[in-house]
Amino acid sequence: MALPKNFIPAEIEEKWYSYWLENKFFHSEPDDREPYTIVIPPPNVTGVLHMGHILNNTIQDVLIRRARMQGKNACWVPGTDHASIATEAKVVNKLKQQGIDKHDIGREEFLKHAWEWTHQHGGIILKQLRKLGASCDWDRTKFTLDEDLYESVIKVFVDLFNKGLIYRGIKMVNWDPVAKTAISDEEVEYKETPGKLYYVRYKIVDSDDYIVIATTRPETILADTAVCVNPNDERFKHLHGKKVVVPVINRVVPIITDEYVDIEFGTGCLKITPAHDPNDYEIGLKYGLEIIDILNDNGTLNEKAEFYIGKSREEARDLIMIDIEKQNLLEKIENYAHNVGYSQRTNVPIEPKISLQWFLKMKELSKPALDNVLNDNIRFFPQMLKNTYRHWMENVRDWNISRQLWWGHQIPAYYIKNTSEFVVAENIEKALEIAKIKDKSLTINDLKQEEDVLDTWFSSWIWPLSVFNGINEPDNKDINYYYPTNVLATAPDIIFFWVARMIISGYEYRNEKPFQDVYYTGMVRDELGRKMSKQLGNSPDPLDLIEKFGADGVRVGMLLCSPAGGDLLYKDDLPEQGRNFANKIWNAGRLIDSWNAGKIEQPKYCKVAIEWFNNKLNEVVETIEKLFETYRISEVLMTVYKLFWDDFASWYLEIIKPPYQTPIDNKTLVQTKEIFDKLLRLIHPFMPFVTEEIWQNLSERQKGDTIMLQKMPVAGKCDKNLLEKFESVKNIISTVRKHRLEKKIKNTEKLALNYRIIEGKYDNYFDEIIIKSCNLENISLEKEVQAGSVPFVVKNIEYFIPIENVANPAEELEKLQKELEYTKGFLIGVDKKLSNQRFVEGAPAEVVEREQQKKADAENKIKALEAQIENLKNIIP
RNA sequence: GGGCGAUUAGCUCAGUUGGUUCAGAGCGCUUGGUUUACACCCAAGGGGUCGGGGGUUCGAAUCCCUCAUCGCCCA
Repeated sequence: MALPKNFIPAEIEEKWYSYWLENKFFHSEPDDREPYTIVIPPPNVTGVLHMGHILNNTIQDVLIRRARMQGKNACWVPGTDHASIATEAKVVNKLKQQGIDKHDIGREEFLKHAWEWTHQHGGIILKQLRKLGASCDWDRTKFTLDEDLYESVIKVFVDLFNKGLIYRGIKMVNWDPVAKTAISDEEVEYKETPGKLYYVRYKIVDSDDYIVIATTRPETILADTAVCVNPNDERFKHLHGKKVVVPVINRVVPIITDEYVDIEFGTGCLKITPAHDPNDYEIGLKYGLEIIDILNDNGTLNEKAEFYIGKSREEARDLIMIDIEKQNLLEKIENYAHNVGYSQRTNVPIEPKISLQWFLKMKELSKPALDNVLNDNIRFFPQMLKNTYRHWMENVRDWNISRQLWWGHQIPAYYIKNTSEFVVAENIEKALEIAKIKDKSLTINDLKQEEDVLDTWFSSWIWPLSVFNGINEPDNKDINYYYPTNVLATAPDIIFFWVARMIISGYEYRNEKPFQDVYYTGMVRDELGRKMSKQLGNSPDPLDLIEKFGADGVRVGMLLCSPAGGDLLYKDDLPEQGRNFANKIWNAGRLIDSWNAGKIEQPKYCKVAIEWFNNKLNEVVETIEKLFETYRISEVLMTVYKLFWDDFASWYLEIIKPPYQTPIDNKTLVQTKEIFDKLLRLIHPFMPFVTEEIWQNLSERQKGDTIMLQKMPVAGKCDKNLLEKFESVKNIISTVRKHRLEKKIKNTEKLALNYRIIEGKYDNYFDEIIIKSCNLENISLEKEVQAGSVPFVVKNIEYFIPIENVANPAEELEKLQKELEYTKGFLIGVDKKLSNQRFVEGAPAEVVEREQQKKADAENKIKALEAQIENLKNIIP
């Protein structure tokens, strides 16, 4: 059948993906084989595929497909998380457009909307992954709010509470006034923001004097409960023990002293606002200061502020400055750029806020998680991230696990009516039982469940356990078989959010790591090195790319430039290169497909080429195996790429290609198909579609056959000596080609090649290959060199191409002399080393040996070059 | 401010415990090419004082110190 000249991915991708699905090739059940398991980093259920997902999931697919072809029972579990804040924000927004406030409809009704939204948008991303070729076990798809996973999360909460590791406490949290929830430190992004430093006068009580305080947030003046100076600051010693009047609100507060105050910064005089600044909060606790919270949950001022009630932080800031100026209390205003924390979710400045939250004690829990990474029980790739991990784990702080949201796992704490007490239990019935121990008269109606939900990470931190139902049924077949998983592939920016916490929960609930290895991918950036983001609009739509370059092309493009942990700068060139590679493979397939076997003997050049290539293949397979062990995936791909393109397509196929309109011998054809088959299998994990298509056409296949389940080639014996000799052969062929090009001799014009040897024997094993590749008449031993020959030297053999009319002896002489000069210089260097006694004594024996070999090689080459030069000189009149 | 890491060809990056002709790869670039698998191609070629300076060593891209620039994390 005639195949099209160019590979058209769109025509075959759908076909093969459906075929794989129909035949359940992706599905895994526990059996006797060795398991190889990956759990997907669950993307946001309502999200869409972006470039980071492409990279991350391509890597997982490469690993899982390879494992499958190695005969392992490969299981890649897909799924999504409920993305509490992000999803709730979207639903709130949607309702708002309909004029609905979530508080008006209540929790139950709101959740209905949220589920509707989830069903509408949910799982789109998983569908998109199929376009990429991801071989996930879709039958195992999980969602963090699935019933069993929900139950797991609640169980874990109750368990940790009962172990005394969860507590409720007042803390200063990062408050997102738009989402109206606390967010974690990790979700705060600090950005250099232009602002102003306001210098405000605070009058000293019983004095006409005043002190000046510099602040970036004058609206919080209304919540000031002290002013603080450094006790060592000479400027303010006379004020110790005095009181000042807070402007506008006219509250009288003490001047306190603490070394925390930086004498150099601002005026050296600090206003203390315990309710609205984390550091001030600490000072407030230390000195027992009053805590006045003047802000509502939405960031507007409340009645405690007394002024500007209902105004936003920003409005209040402007208004208070007007009043301060009116009262002549403004000293000056300076421009001041400072770091302001923004919510990653809603992109508004976060507000430090005193609030009652649920916390998980981390110190003790995290001990095994730290140890087992430090001792490489769990391996990180790249390794340097161990440092980052250690630093965080050693300074780990309690985890604020509550969020003031509805979309998520509602905290299973039940407050007892008319008391400040609560009980924690898996459901309200159990809670009642516990509550009844204290007070028998209680009924269900006396209990009210905590409104807050748990942080989304509190459900994904048990993901490797919960997807196999390992929390609810710790001894089930799946968890026992698949856990611990083999590798986690994720981005380094969630090393704390997620990776560390999964390791912690793994040891806590199974006393075992959740995964053997963690592969951290790089961050996908645009050509200018900027993060890809929706706001910048600098991210291409991955589905467009797949349409344009094919899934195989996109996969290759992403991987080629993605060393572990390193960022990758995305350009359209990359998938284009991938597409070109797919096309190259396609055309090699077409060429082989076009050959018809004739009844002829196998030429020697074919036999030798096959021998060479099989050795080469073995060498490369061994290299690949080593590279995979350390997740050098982009290097594996490049190695395979070169093996296919350079060695197979450019050398091997060109050598064995039968002359125009002549048949190929059957033996060579069969062996070539075997080689090609092996190459397709090596490439398959990277480019599943094109390899399946070609493999299916390579010979007769049965229904249900697939390259997906063929054996991955393993390294066999490799004759390094033969490979080395072949490199010389390539060198000879290239040199002849170069001379053809230089002398403008057509490729169709036959040449001769002569040689002389100084010492040793001439090895004619590869002569037929050289003759065919260079279009020679013959290669022969020549005692006398004809005038006008073009000379060159490979190893210690002198070669001559007799080209009488075009050769310029003077020019060739110059070239040889240059080469001689270089080789002599090189020899001097080697000699110097060898005559240095400290080197000979100090260096390892093999290093010295190598130097001696270099010396011998150089000496031989010099002899050959000198002989040629001598010869040329005789020729030149 | 504290910590971690980086700086190698025009671009993106390899370079594994210091030792091969070790200064590499891919892409790009230059030159030539209608060799019937492929122009999404073929052949050949140029290109780097390994960020600067100092040191250790027989020997340094590789180890140490220092300076500069950049990135990330934390405060």
